Amino acid sequence: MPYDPSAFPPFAVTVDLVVLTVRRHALCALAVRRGEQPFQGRWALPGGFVRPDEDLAQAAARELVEETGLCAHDPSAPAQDNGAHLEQLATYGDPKRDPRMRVVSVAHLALAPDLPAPRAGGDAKSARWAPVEELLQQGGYGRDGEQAAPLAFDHAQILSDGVERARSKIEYSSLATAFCPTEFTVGELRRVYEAVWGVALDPRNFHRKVTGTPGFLVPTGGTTTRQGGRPAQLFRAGGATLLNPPMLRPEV
Amino acid sequence: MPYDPSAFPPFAVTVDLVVLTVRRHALCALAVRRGEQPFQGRWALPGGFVRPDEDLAQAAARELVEETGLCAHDPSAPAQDNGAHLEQLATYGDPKRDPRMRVVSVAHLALAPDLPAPRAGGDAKSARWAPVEELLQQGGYGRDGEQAAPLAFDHAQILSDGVERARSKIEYSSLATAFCPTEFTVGELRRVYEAVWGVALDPRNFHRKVTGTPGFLVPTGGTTTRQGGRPAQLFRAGGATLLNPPMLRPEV
DNA sequence: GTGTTTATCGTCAGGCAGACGACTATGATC
DNA sequence: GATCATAGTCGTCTGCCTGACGATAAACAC
Repeated sequence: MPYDPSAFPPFAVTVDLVVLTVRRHALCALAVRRGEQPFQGRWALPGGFVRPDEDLAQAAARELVEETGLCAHDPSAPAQDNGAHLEQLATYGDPKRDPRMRVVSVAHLALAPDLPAPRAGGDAKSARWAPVEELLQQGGYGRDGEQAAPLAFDHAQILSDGVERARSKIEYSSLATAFCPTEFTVGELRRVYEAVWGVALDPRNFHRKVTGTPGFLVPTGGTTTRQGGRPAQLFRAGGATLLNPPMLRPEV
Repeated sequence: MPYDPSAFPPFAVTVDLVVLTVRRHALCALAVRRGEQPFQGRWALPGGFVRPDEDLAQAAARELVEETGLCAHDPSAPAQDNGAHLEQLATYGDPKRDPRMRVVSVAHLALAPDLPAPRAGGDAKSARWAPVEELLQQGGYGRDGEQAAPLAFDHAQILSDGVERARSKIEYSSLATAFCPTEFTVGELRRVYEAVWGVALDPRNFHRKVTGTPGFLVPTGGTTTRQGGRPAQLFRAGGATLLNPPMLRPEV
């Protein structure tokens, strides 16, 4: 405990973002291509330095706006506009995680509805949504036949932890609605669960569960037919944040 | 993303520890008295700087040994000796959380069985186990009639987050056994749940639940009567880490 | 109209939790 | 030694929730 404030070892502190969304029935994460060494040309998670006057959450929110244009809303604030959900994930500080210097990275998890094409400082080709399965597999080839090199730094580990957090958190919270637009149908919400968990769910039991949980969904009165088939009721996310009893993820 | 590695803003990085145990039917945390400014004389969570060659988990384990003599075991390693459970909790980085300089603190959560008196560099009076309820209440007086000043820095927030993590984690994991000695009875385990949650549980239903969950408890064959009453079977923690279905925390 | 797709309502059986009765095995007290 | 207090352990019963799955409804494509 007794320490000399003038002799502390200096660290660089960054925030890295795991931004997840659901596109084409697949859980996708935002990846940016690195322009410099080390790991030049490799895909990485978006992130950057925390500024001297910034809180960690502020830094993460700023990076999120810079990368996606999404306005993060605080989890403690009431449900809002089309802002993404943003929460702290974990902190990574292995001495060798960045070969240049000692960097401690506070990773954050953001959940967003399906978005238009990502932007990365105007350079569209240096940022993309990629299925997490593709980003996490070692070797092999991605959808475009592009070599799927592992993510830079320890970002595969960070992404993996973020995905696991999202998978478990939609079990006992209403967070799955963060992947949906403001108004959505029960079927769209079910497809979110199916994409995040990678399983098929019974539409009838799912419907019973989500409509029977008080505060989870609020009907807006409208209907839509954008999925084909019988028109579905439109809902908005209710005020409830915790699901009790939770949504059960199928075994095995 | 484009940044100048030679121009990053320097931060101090520390680890702070929320060390929890159950004593006399109460959830207690380890607190140390601060010897210097700021917050001189106030109680705080144990912690210290991360060294240049240390991982975050290593730094937390080192601090834990220094403060309690406990040997932390990695959650990924198999169940071991009398080591405490140690996991990362969250990171706190408000620019003003330390008035001297910019400090980012990676808080860790440790769960330990009831221990002999704490030691703090040989000075027994500067470290103690205090009920979390006492440490978290603003104003008022502690057990010894001592003024219960709020914890230093943002440590009340950190402690509160750690307690909440522990409360929720014993629901769906076998982590409550980390509060018990190597061999323990069902009643002792129940009293851990009762102390951490602050509720009373039905001994019969609790017994049915924990003995009926495969892999949670392994009978050792011995019995004990240290609690008075009919001798109780002794158990050891089983290999299972996740409880499915979870232990349900009573409502309201 | 027929077929296809998706949404929604119902039914039924099994599992689990809460409430609680009953019995057992120790030590403490008279 | 009988009685009491204290804990531990085994059962029973009821209600709720889930998984499996049948049936109906409302749109579109042909």
